[in-house]
Amino acid sequence: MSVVARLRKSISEGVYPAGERIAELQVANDLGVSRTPVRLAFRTLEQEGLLERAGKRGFRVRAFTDADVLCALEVRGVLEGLAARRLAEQGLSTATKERLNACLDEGHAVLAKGHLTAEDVTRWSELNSRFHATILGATGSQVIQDAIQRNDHLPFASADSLIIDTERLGREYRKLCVAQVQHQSIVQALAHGEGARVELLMREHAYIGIRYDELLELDPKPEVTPE
Amino acid sequence: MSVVARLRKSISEGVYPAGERIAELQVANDLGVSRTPVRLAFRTLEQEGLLERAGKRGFRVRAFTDADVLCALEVRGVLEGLAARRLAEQGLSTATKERLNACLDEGHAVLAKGHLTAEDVTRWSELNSRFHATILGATGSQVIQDAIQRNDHLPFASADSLIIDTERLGREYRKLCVAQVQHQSIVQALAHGEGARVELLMREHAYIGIRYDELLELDPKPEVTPE
DNA sequence: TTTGCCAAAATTGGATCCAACTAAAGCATA
DNA sequence: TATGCTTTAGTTGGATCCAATTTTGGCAAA
Repeated sequence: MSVVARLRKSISEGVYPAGERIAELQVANDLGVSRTPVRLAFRTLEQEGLLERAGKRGFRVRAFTDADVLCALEVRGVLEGLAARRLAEQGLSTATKERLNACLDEGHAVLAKGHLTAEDVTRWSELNSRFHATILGATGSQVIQDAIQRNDHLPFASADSLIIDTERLGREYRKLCVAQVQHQSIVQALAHGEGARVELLMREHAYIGIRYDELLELDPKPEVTPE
Repeated sequence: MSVVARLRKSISEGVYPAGERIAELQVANDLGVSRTPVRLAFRTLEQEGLLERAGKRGFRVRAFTDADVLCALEVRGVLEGLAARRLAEQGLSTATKERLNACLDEGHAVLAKGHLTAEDVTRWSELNSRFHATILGATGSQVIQDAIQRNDHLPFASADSLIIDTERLGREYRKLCVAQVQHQSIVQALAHGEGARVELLMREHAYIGIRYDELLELDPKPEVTPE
């Protein structure tokens, strides 16, 4: 694994505390490399938003608030919505449609038996990634993909970071059922060239990881707390 | 000026041809520095999207098509639309409202005499930057700002890169009049907390630099060429 | 003349070295 | 004892050095 990837992982795991300064030599020792690749990695991670300049010299680990996480999700939503709308307007190739349908079929298969296993979770994660990557890839221009990928490096902003709570597979199952319907709606809208509809669907779909938990709870009564 | 900034400028000026490989040593000599700062800059510019990896080793200058430019503009549109909607929903502070109104007043002053001078162009450019920066800054979270700033490094994606054609100041004047009305609409919508409206206005406003030229021409009859 | 292989040059990635700047610790003086 | 200055340790940015890989050029053979 590259130095950038390892450092990204360390940061997301909290090895280097958020808001604190991060020293080149320390990281170099931790990763067993010299300062050069670390310095290069710092610049990459700065642009990704995981690090920020600490005055004139050096960097510090970026601290993210809950508001930032929500913001990152909304950014993903509008960008993926844009990509989906463009795809609907330019028309869906049969190859793309088949790939998307394959994702839908596999999603159906995963959810068919009425409950979730740990294995199902990883399987869903993979098909979900494929689904979103297919839409982004079919859009043509690399520009939107780049913007989304940069945003995805922020914690919880990625489409993959959907399931965390393996304790409550019941709630997660209901969430994935909703996600499956959303995926189906998106493919339907794409196939009919309904650009405006697919954009709104995609934007709503972005909230699945953060706003649907409290909706789908059963044991604790679903409560909508006003802010 | 920093190495990154100078290199960014050189690339946008076409010193290093698009699509071609860019060599560290060459750039280092051109800028009169050693390879180290150049290598650091390459990583930054890679994330900004101006460079891309050339296989396993090295980078090449990214080539942008017209479709890419349009895409970058649309990305700016949805992101700035998101920012404006959030601002409308969270409410506009009086300080922010005053700053925006100051921009509107100055815009009015620039356009009052009925035609444009070269000085007016720079003055508009500045107030336009202030206008957009004010909205982004008031949104709170840094995440959207980051996403927009990264996108802005792409050619023509920035809100500043509005006016190029100083030969036809007549057309540009009409364009700025439209932009001024759009700015006014945006402030109005923000002030009334009209989130959905301001989002759409902002998204349309993003097209001012690319789609309004052919609309506002007078001497050559306005023609809408189907693609 | 063309094709394939080998060698040499160039280029990149990583490590080390040096200078400048920052921060901290200790000492001296009021 | 507290405050301020000086010295010293640490950290970062830039330059140079080294090794490995890629590319280019030339030579030989078919």
